[in-house]
Amino acid sequence: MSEIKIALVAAHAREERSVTTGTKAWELYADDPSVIAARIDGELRDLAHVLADGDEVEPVAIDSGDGRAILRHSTAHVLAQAVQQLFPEARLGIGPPIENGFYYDFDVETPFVPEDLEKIETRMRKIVKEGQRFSRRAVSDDDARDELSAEPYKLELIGLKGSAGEAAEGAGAEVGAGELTIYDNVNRNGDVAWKDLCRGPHLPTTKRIPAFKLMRSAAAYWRSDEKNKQLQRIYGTAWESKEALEAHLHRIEEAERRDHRKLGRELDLYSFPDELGSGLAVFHPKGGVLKREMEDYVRRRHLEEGFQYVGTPHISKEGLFHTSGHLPYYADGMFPPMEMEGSTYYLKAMNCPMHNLIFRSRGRSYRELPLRLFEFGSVYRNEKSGVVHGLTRVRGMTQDDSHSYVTPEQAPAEIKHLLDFVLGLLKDFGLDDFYLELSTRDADSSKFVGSDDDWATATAVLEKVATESGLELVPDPGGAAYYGPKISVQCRDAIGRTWQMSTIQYDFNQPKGFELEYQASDGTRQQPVMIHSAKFGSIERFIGVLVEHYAGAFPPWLAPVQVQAIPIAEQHADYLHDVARRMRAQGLRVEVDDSSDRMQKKIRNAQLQKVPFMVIAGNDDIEAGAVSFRYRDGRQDNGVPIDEAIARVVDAVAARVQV
RNA sequence: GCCGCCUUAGCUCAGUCGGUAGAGCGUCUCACUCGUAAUGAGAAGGUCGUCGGUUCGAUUCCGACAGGCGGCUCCA
Repeated sequence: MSEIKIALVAAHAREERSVTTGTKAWELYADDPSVIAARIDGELRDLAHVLADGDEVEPVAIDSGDGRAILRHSTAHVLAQAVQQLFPEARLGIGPPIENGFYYDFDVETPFVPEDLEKIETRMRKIVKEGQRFSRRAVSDDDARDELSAEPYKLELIGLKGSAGEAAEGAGAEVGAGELTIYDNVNRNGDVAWKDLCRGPHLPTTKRIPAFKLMRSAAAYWRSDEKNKQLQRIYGTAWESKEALEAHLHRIEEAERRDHRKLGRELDLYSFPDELGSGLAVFHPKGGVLKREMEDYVRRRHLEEGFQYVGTPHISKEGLFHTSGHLPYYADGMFPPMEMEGSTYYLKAMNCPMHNLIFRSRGRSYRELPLRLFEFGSVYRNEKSGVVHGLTRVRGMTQDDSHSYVTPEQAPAEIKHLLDFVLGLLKDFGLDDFYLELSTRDADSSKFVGSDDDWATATAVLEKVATESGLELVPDPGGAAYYGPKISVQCRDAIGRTWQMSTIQYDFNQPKGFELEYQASDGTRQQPVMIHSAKFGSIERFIGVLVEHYAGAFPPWLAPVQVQAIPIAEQHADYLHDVARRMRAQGLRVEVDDSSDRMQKKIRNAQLQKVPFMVIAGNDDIEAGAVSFRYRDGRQDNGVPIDEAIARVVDAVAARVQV
């Protein structure tokens, strides 16, 4: 029996070893049950993979990123097998691993209901118990077609082989660029229980699935295209241990506690009255404080950054949106038109056309550029009923919208200026979990206007500035506005969904449509470039993300109530009313709880309202001319002289620190 | 917009196999005046999302609509 040489590679070590020809990867790791696959010469392989001379072999542990993906993908196969056992008519779509879990799509006559998921999960546990082996074999395209003749979606994927870029998200898990492979699930008695077209790799056996749970079912379009049939998707999660699964479920519960829709009700910030209609919010006094603090902040900052505050109406005759070019592209996204006095009016879905009218209201000189206009623009968008979501996806919103009119030469500096502005703002609000996205046009020219050269220039300018920021930059081909490319800031909410916040867009098209001009130094008339930018994006959405970011426990400068004063007993209330008056004189938001509750109850209430400072006074404090602090984390600081107490809160507000 | 699920008091939720409903918290009243996360007692509060159908009778069954939740698609 001949020998081959391989290298065992681990995190900090490398070991050469001779093994017998025909040795399989699992034999190297037989003593380590956490190893479920191997990375061989950079490729993920099954443990049943036969080693070749010169192979570099690295173990893949089940609790690593790759390991979890393999576990989840294998669990998806178990799911599909269970579904086809219980619903023999179900046709298979795709079943990839995703962040924190997996899904599998099925074409079934009747959508799954929650009771179905329970049955499926029970059947899956049976399959796991059976310890079926995942067995890989290569097949020719024709053989694959033959074997999978009953699976029309798999046949479609085989047809797509090699054009993986065209395939739907996740389809890469089924069909790679190379040879086709089928994984058989083999029972202990040797029977093939089930099989699926798949590039693998997989766990050695179904028994190696330590913990999983089906989460929900939902419809999803085949290959992510609205024009295709909807399949029924089942989502699940799988983990390396029961503890890890529990921890994951616990994280989901924690996230639900931060949900801005729930906190908005509990903290009395805002609501969504049915009477108004879907996606239309009202801000209550406490939410109003938050909104006003943000508006005050961003208005002041815009003025500091050279913007001029303007104002425009909520509706316009339709001609304006033809001039801007919006109507042909976005009529569906706007509220239906209104007729009056022979004219057709639209609620505005964007502010730029109106700012263009301000620019055009008189002749402009190059000396005025960059000309920067800014306002809080209320816009209305006909968001589809299924997408409206709390404050983060609404039908009526306020943008802190600005337009910088610049010469083409000034554009790069202005974009950098805007990006710096935006990043400073995010920092002041304490947001740090975000990345940049560069939205460009794609091959579908019907969605975009303008010349290739203009697009190339605009995209290059944005990309350069975005790259220089050093932040994570994610490409978004096809995501541009019809008039130009954009940089956007994407923030994550409590449950991991990302939302577009700040945007910076380079627009060479609208100046053309509006025939915007300035007189250059040489006396000629030139067309400016306009740069759209929203710093918060939508005030509503920003508030939603902010509420989740802080879980409602805002830093003092944003807290609707900064100080809750609590008398030990009724006779101490007057003293605190006096302290409160002095605090209000310093611009602080203070409330005195002089209700008939006991002080313990008042503390509990203030705690639940997440008020940053509780100021408590009883006989001891009054005698000392002091108050006692209690903070949100339960810390106390007793006998603080009144002046010092006030200064302490004032300082925390001014410094915008979290406490 | 599509698929599934959901809608009972201000909030969170029980309940009625078809005979018009309950709890806790909150609110109001009274008593208690208290030193760091819930004092006690009492009271008020609901045409059971809306409209239509079946039925002697509908909160309960069926349908439509509205609103919500989770996905998908979309997001200037």
